[in-house]
Parts: sequence; structure tokens; C-alpha cells
Amino acid sequence: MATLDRGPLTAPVFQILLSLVDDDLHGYALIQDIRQRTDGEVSLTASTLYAAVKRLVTVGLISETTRPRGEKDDPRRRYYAISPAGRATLRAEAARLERLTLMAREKKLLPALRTAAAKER
Amino acid sequence: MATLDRGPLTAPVFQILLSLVDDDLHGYALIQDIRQRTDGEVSLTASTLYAAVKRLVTVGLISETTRPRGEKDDPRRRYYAISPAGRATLRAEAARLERLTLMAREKKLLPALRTAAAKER
DNA sequence: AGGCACTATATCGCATAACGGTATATCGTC
DNA sequence: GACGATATACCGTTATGCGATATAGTGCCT
Repeated sequence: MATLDRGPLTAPVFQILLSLVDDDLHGYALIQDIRQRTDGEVSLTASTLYAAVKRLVTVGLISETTRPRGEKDDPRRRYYAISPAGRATLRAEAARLERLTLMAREKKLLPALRTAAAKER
Repeated sequence: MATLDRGPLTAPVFQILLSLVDDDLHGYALIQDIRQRTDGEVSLTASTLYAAVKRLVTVGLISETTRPRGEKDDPRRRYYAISPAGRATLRAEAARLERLTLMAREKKLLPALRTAAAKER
């Protein structure tokens, strides 16, 4: 079943949640927003997106919401909003990604950061 | 076939490559090293590890290597080394993770960094 | 009015990969 | 030799991404 293992989020799921942080969007808009934000690096197909959205609703990380005011009403559109659980999951994942980045930096795979702390010594 | 899509590396694969950056290790040692480095967050089962190692060899990101000198010779052990392609892939993945972390930070999902640049203004 | 590209959602089936379980064999220690 | 830890391998299940396809509304142009 759709458990959506607590654990690493897949790229599509991470991007969907990220896109919903600021606005409620419908499926098709999600595809476009993600493609734009990632410079085409993450370009979801319809099947990937709608399946992922369905799973996210099932596990409660997002929910279908009422149509935002002032939107042209294309009756086919279904809007989604991120839930508190979704925000928490996304924050946890962001922290995990940051830890991974740090691990890579420790192995000299990324250039060192010029942190304020480093500047101060 | 084992394509190992250029694209996001899975958590097991990322950790395996990371463990091989500094040392050549055998399968079982990889499991232990990864569990240690990640504080138990990534704890690979034998089936996951050996399958992933096999795929990585197939696509040329790692290669089986000769037994390091001075190691007790348990004849079952098979040692692996990361390849130049493996290093490049790992570096690219680390950069991708850093970009994702940045995206999350832009959405205020992570505390802002005190960068040297920020200090200088 | 008709055509056509774009918008929008949904479903089927295939491929990849993680993982639990299990099997097998070797090592070190008692 | 018994036993636990070490070490690799294979099988079946499950989750997910994605190509392909279906269906239909929208907006624009002629």
C-alpha cells in the first residue's frame, strides 16, 4: 500500500511539497512550477505527478482544498494545500539533505563554505 | 538492465560511494561504516548492499580491487574501490543535494546560514 | 462553426530498486 | 567440535517513476 515510508523523500515528492509551501496549486501547475524552479532538472510526467499527489493525500501530507478566489475556473482543476504534517516532513527532509551535504563536504567533495564562524577566527 | 539512471542517487548508493572515497572496503565493512557514519540512520541489509554493489560494478562507478596489504585474509571478502566516474557522480550528487538544501532554505524551511558574505555587508 | 494546440486529470503496465527472509560458508574463540 | 560473528548470494514482495494512452475542457484563430 501507499505507506510513503518515513525516510528519504523521492525527488518528485520533495518538489511537490516544496511547491506547495507558499501557494495552493493544482496538479498541472505543480508540474510547471517544479520544472521552472529546477531549471528543467525535475520535469515530472503526468503519471508521476498524479500518482504522487494521490499518495500524498492518502498519507495526509497534503489535502485537496477549495479553489482559491479570483482564479479562472477551469472546472477540471483540483487544488492542493500542504498540511502541518507535510511541512514537518519537508523540514525534516531538508535537514537530512543538509546533513548529507555536510558529509560530502567533510570528504572534500564540495568546496568549503566561507562561514561567518570561519571569518571570525 | 542496470542503468542506474543518471539522476538522484538512492540513499544506499550515495552512502556506499561516500564510504569508498577514502578507503577500499569489502561489503560487510561497508554496512558497518555506513551505519556508524550515519548514526544508524542508514542501516543497510545484506541484500540491499550486495545488490547495490553489484549494480555499481556493472555501471563502472566502483570496481573490485586487490586485497589491501596487511589485511587478515578472510578469503570470502571482496574489496571495492571507487572509480573516477564514481567520484564524478558522487560530486555531482553532492552538488545536487546542496542545491536542494538551498531551495529549502529559500522557502524558510531551514535556519539561515551566517555566511562570511552576510557578515561583510 | 470548425479545427487545433494547450490545459488537466486519470489509468495501465513495465522497469528499477529497497528490503525482509533465507541459505550457505568461513572465521575466531572457547 | 560447537557457536557466534563475519561474509556473500538469491528470492519474493512492495513502492515508485514513467511511457503510453484515454478523455475532456479551454482558448484562439480563421
